[in-house]
Amino acid sequence: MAAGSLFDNKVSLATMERLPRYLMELYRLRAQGEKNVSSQILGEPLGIKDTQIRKDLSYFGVFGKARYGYHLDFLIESIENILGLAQNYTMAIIGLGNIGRGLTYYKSSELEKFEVKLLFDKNPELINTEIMGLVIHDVKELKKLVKKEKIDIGIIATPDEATIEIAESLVEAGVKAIYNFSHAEIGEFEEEVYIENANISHGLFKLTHYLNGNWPRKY
Amino acid sequence: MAAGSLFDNKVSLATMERLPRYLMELYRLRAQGEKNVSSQILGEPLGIKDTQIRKDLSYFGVFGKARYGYHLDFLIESIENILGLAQNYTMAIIGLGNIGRGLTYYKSSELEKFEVKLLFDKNPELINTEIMGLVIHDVKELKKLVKKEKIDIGIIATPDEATIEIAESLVEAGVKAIYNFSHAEIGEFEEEVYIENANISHGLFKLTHYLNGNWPRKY
DNA sequence: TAGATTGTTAATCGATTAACAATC
DNA sequence: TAGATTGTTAATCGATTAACAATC
Repeated sequence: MAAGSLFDNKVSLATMERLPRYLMELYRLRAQGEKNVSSQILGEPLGIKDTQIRKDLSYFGVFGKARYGYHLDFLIESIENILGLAQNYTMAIIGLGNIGRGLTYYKSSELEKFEVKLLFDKNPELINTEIMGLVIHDVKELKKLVKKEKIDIGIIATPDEATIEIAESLVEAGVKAIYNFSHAEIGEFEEEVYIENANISHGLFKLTHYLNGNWPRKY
Repeated sequence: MAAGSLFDNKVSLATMERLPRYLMELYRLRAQGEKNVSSQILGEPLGIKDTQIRKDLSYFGVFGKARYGYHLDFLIESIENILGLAQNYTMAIIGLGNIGRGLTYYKSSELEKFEVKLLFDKNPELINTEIMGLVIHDVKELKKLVKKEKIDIGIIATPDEATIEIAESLVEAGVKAIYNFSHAEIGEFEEEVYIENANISHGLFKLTHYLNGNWPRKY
């Protein structure tokens, strides 16, 4: 059975958010030459209990061996499969301000699977200029081009006012996953789309909240 | 009583993460000319139940009026106070790659309170060049300069290998809050520091996970 | 074998929500 | 007043963890 292909849907969002953290730590362990890992060793640097990890993995039918733990390569492959990292994805970035520009350049070893294929902006001064060999298209062309190129993931980095409209266009063009970096939250859609809202200032507000002594506990 | 200054520490991380979302929605309502808002109206676009909102606010002693709801200006001011947005903050950005560069330029109406004061990199080609009128310093100068300028928030956008070391230097220089955009997670410190790990690829992995049909439910 | 580590069950812990009296 | 909306209590729901038999 391919890991992750069959499982009941009692898997929580919390579990889902831990998987990438496991994966990153596993990459590190592999780079150190480890061949296997126990749930305790994996969890320690992440501040996650061993039982939690075993439970998370069991949801997906990913098991280790008593006395030995988990085979590192197998575990990495399993989590990559669960997260859908066995294949490549195409992305369109909308809004080539500072964040959009930063994201366009953004690359890393794990991100080779994500290819930025289309760029859009509505600023006439940017349209038809290039970033990394990619032409910035007029946002008016969005629906047509996104559909044509069968883009998987839309990344929104526009000003707040434009967010919802852009999201709607993306969905109409067949995009099923949106990563939203604007300050405007995108709500529910009738269509089956997954939206990840990633407002960078939210993180800053957590920091300032902490700095004001309002949070005596560590998270 | 200043909102947020006195409260027991049963406030959950979940509550804390909703506050910025409330705030953003409240700004929008204010821009529309609203003067008051009920918990139901506030929660609807966010997909949050009215009882949840009233409970969250009650932790901080922020109350509304029956039949009327919450006075918009008062509610905004209260949440701003809770989140520590009544004052300004200074930031240092370490790592002027694409993300670091994007963050340096990153501004918005709500972010006027955050002033980028210092930039650091270890690349000799970048050192002593300028971004937005700010000199990029050698990362070797970090401890000295950060201490001298009494920086509040450190933003890490370096390659993974450098992350922990940079974090330690920041803490030694007296920084109490770190926003970490690298792929390497920063764990616990002995000192009282709050660390927000904001690995951008984690969000991408959620999208790919969804795209693989592994997540039948909407979140 | 001995004992380290597993997967799972049951208990605990914590967060959300329904219910409702109070009140503007 | 009438009834919309509050703040809070109690019930529910869900996620984490402790306990432990199985096993490599």
